[in-house]
Amino acid sequence: MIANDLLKGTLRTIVLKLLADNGRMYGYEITKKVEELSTGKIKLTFGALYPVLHKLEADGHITTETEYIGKRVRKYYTLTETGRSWTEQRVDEFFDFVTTLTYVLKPTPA
Amino acid sequence: MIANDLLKGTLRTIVLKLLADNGRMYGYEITKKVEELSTGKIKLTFGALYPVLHKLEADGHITTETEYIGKRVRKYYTLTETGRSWTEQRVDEFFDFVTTLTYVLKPTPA
DNA sequence: TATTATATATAAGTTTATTATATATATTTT
DNA sequence: AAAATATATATAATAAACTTATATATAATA
Repeated sequence: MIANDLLKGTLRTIVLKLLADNGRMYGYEITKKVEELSTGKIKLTFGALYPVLHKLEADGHITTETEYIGKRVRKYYTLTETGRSWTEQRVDEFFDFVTTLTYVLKPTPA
Repeated sequence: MIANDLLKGTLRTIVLKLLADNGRMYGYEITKKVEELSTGKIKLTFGALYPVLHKLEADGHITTETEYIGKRVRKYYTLTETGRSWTEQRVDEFFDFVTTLTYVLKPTPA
């Protein structure tokens, strides 16, 4: 498992990127996909995921559609246009961040 | 500048690694070194740095010595033995985290 | 003399995530 | 058939981490 304090600040980016790659998804599906892609090392909790999804919706980055699978409700999330371009920025920013932090964390002088 | 929410959770690791590479350092020096190594992209604020240093000290990862440069006080921080081995772990953990998150953030299917 | 750089530190407030809890249906195992 | 597990969303209380604001003081430079 990934030390969870490192994950802080990346949760939103993860969610956005998954929606960008997979089209519409629902909450439970997102957690399963993250687990799969990270070979079990990242597990999103619902207590963290839903507030993020609701915030993204409030900020206009995603929209929702509710569907019924039998009697069970399922809420699909889809990126808006602004959400899509914002996702690109956030992902680029993450890799910039890694490059920059590597300058700091790689050196090991004599 | 690096988006600061991404930096969350890495601050401690940055401080530890700098101390591991440079021997004893004082707070102000640490902020300057981070700025230098990151080519100006990461700027630690004191409000974030000092609580981290105090916590590391309380946890036994670093020790302090106070010196006077003229009339001005300067507080040097040095890694303890446990602090040193913990630093290695934290840095490794960071790069593991990057590898894992890359699995999630890199894919872009049709 | 005024400004900037050096130097440490705390407190209030905000954001973000964790843990606990609530609710309910569908499927699989015993 | 009953029990357990998986599917599915959501909120509330709490805790952790960081930001912003503030306080204090000396040294060097313009």
